[in-house]
This record gives sequence, C-alpha cells and structure tokens, in this order.
Amino acid sequence: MATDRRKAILEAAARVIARRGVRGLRMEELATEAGVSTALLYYHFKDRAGILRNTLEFISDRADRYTSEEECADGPLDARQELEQTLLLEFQDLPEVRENSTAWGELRASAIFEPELRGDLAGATLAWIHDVADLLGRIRPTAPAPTLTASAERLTALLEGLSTRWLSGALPLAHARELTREAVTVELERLNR
Amino acid sequence: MATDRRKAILEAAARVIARRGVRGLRMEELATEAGVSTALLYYHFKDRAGILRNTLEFISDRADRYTSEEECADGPLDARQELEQTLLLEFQDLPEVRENSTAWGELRASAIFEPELRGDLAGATLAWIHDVADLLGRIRPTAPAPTLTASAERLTALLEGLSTRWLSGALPLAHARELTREAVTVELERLNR
DNA sequence: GCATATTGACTGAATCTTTAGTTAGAGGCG
DNA sequence: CGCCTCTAACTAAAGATTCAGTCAATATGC
Repeated sequence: MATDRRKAILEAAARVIARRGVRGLRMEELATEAGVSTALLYYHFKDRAGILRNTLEFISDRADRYTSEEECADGPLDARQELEQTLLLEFQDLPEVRENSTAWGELRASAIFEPELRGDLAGATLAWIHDVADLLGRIRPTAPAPTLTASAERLTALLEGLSTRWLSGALPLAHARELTREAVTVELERLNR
Repeated sequence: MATDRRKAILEAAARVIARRGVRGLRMEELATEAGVSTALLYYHFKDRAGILRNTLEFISDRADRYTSEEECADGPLDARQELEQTLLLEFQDLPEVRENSTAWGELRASAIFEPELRGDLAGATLAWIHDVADLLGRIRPTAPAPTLTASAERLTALLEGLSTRWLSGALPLAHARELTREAVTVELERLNR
C-alpha cells in the first residue's frame, strides 16, 4: 500500500488499452509500461480478466470526475452552454479523455460478443441519455418528455459514432466538435415545434 | 476463377467476424468455416491482415448491392423515400444485413488500433457520405454543398452509433428505425434555412 | 494424337512466435 | 525469524505462418 505499484499498474493499463484496445492488451507490455515485472501483475490481480475489470472500474471513476466539472471563468453557464459543454467534453485531445473514450468504445464493441457486459453498459447509457434529456428539457421547458428523450438518444448515439470516427483517424477533432455543435442546434430547432 | 474458393473464404470471414469479432477471428476457425485448409488462406491472401482488408472490401461491395435495390411495388420512389429507404436498410433482422453491420462495426472499431485498415475504411465511408449528401441534394436542390455534406456526415455517424447499440442489444430494432426517420426529418428541416 | 513440361489450386504437417500464467526464491524490514 | 513485495526465469499451449509436396488441367514440341 505504501509505494502503490497497484495504482501504477491500473494507470498503465488505461494507457495501454487506449493504445492497443482491450483485446490488444498484453501482460508483458503492461508490465513494461508500469515499470514492473509480469509476475507482479499476478500478485496484485488474479488474472488478466481481473486486471480488465479493475481497470474499467478505475477508468469510469475517473470519467465521472472530469464530466462533472461545471465551472467557468465568467460565472455559471446557462443550460444551452452546459449541454454543449457536456457533449464536447468527449472531444478533447487529452490523454485521459482519449483513454476514456477508447475504453468506452471498446466496451460497447465488446458487448456485441460478450453479453455479460451488457448490463452495466445499458445502465450507464440510460443514465447518460437521461442527463442529456434533462438539459434539453431545461432549454425547452414546453417540449414533451418522449420527444426530449428521442433527441437525447440521437445526440448520444451521434456522439458515439463521431467518437469512433475520431479515434480511428477518420475525422479531425475540430470537425467532430463542429458537427456536434450543429447537431445541438438542429435538435433544439426541432424541439420548438 | 472457376470454383472460387476465394469468394468462399471471404464469405466465411464475414460470418466468422460477425460471430466472434475481428479480434476473435482465428485462421483455423476461418479455414474450417470455409471448408478449406489454413494454408489456402495464405495462398490467396498474404496474411491475416490481408484477409481483413479484403473482407472489408467484400463487405462494402455487398452493402452497395443490397443498398441500391431501388424498386417498389407502387412505381419509382422519390428522393426523400429513397433516402429513408437507404438508411433504414441497415436496420433489418436478416442474417446478411446483421452480418454486414456487425462486421462493419468491428472493422471500424479495429481501425482504432490497426492503422492498416484505415485507408479502405476511409474510402468506403467517404463514398457513403457522398451518396447520402447526393440524395439530400436532390431533395433540397438549393442547399449549399458543404451544408449537405455536414448533414450527411451526421446522418451516417448517427447510423453507426445506433447500429452498435442495436447489435449490442441496447436498442430495439423498431426504435432504431424510428429515431433514424426522425433524424432525416430534422436534418431536412435544417436544410430549408 | 500423344508423351512431356508447366502451372495454378490446394493440403497435411511441421515450425516459428506470441502469450497467459507459474515457480522458486531474493531483498527488506519490524 | 516471518511476512510482504517483488523479480528472473520458466512452461505450456494457442496461434500464425511456412514447407514440401499432390493433383488436375493446360500448354508445348513432335
């Protein structure tokens, strides 16, 4: 607990997953990245799967942290700004954000083949959709709930699609941000009807 | 060219990828699925990566085929109907469509970690965006080209996002179709401005 | 026509490589 | 000592890739 190589291993794992993917994570590469022997990995965690579980948990804790920083130099944001802010947080070229997006995409993709992952994923997605619908509702208080939810579903699904394109080098960051901003505009226009 | 085991291998690869994912594709399983020896895989394709590349091409050709069936009981479709039709074709519970969508999503996700796939993927994506932009242009002839492209980028990225959710069991097919239809409406409204 | 190269498609059985997981024990420290 | 943290060196098994050839068809010289 003193030197905490354990934490170093999890941080290294997040980096390696961002670079190689969940299925591309190699125990030896992880050990090197963490500056540790492979045997130590097995000392601290039962096996490879154990490392994956702990890393994903570690990553999602970290994600909650940066998503909920809602402050700004010029006073508090209005709902519209907060919505854009929330959505655009996914598109930043910071290692931590990239790591998170990558891991999330990996999870989502793996869930197609590993049904046991689906539970947590569905929960997290639902919560996310709900948050976005909520923000939309604050901007357009008269819009009916199901319409808000539908917009939120589209916005979040769009974000996942754009994110994959960004990470695979098919879409420059700035363009992804631009498309996201426009998407918000477009959906808000719809909610006027 | 006669017996075309080559084609059999690519068809088998699409099936195996849909079942196990790109990273779960094993040369031996592929050989068995195609009813050939593993050595033949290397005879027809340079290596594993070569098989992935060619399968991607194979899949996008196949998608073009089923995407471009433009007929209907009640005469020819107008551009708007054709657009919806094109986009909704991705959401059908037919083995071939499911297989295509799954494999496409897998290849897209793999491209994050395997840069060799990016070239082909980018090409196919660009062509797709262009097709959609074209259809949008036929519906709204006065809209400027960059705006059309942006709408097409959003619609296609949304489709990829929804498709992943559908395939991972997080989104019922009917709902995915509904959200897609609304997205078309929303984007078309925007193109009036 | 017909024996003789030549070639393309194909395979069984290695081999080479990678990778998760283990084991025996070293260093430090209370 | 006895416990904790850690490592070098290893094993077994899974996988990718190659090898050495078979077989049928097709071309070539006579």
